[in-house]
Amino acid sequence: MSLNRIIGYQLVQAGIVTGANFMHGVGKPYKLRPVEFTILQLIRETPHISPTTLAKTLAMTTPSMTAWLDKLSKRKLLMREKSVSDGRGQKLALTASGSALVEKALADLLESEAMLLAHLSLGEREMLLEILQKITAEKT
Amino acid sequence: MSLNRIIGYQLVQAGIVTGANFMHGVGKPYKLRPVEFTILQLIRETPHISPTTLAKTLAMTTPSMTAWLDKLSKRKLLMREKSVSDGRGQKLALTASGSALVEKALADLLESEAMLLAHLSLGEREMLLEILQKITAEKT
DNA sequence: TATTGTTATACTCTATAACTATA
DNA sequence: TATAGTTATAGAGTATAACAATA
Repeated sequence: MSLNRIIGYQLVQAGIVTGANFMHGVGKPYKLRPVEFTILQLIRETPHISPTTLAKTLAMTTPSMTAWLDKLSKRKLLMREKSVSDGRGQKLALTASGSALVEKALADLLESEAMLLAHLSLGEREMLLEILQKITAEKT
Repeated sequence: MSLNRIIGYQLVQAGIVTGANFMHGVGKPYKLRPVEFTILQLIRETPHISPTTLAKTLAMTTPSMTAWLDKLSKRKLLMREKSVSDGRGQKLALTASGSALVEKALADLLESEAMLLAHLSLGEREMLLEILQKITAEKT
């Protein structure tokens, strides 16, 4: 029996390809680590999301998330706003430049992934996303 | 447009699930990091594979691979043999205990992944592996 | 000259523990 | 007591550069 039957291994191998594609098309041009791009995009999709929720979504600890938010905040890409309803919490928001940057970055990434995966049929790409989301739904 | 359409993001999210499954079923019981398990299994599948080939397969540098091989070697799970045909190179081999360990670990992992993905149909699992391998084939 | 592998080194990323503030 | 977030700290994993040995 072989690694080829291990989903986790195949996910990593495919991730090497998409990761390299990300670095070339978005990471280097925009000076964004994958996690930084993801944080910005998640805030864009869910305004007022909290650091704790972000940390859970990306399977990291809150101190790690604090460090990433510090970096992005220093670059004026996002802002921390105090929650009114709960004085302990924060609501994250993109700055205008953060919003503009992530919007362009996402468009570039969609385009470069489309190029990268052009040899897959439309059905295959849809099927892939669907199955991956089913697996992700197992997240505890 | 959303992260849900980004294959790289969905791969990471699914990887969080399979990674947690690996840690629970194999990583902790056998005290193996994912990369360590993968190295052992790749040697098992390709006896006499070289450190350089392993490093390329796993998208890491040779100094990093040296460190992992040192660790596994100290645990007597593998051996470095000098290549006869090329005095610069090495041929990696599993020890008896390394071979036994990775064989059991792989069986456990296959079983725990089968449980984890029981909600996917057989066709979905086959389709997933097939598409991921097509993406991996893009590796440069 | 190019390649294989190692050593030395520093940097990035991470987690744990201890803390503050609020609920 | 529990939760949100930060700070301090140490450890894991990484890459780059310099090296030795062989091709």
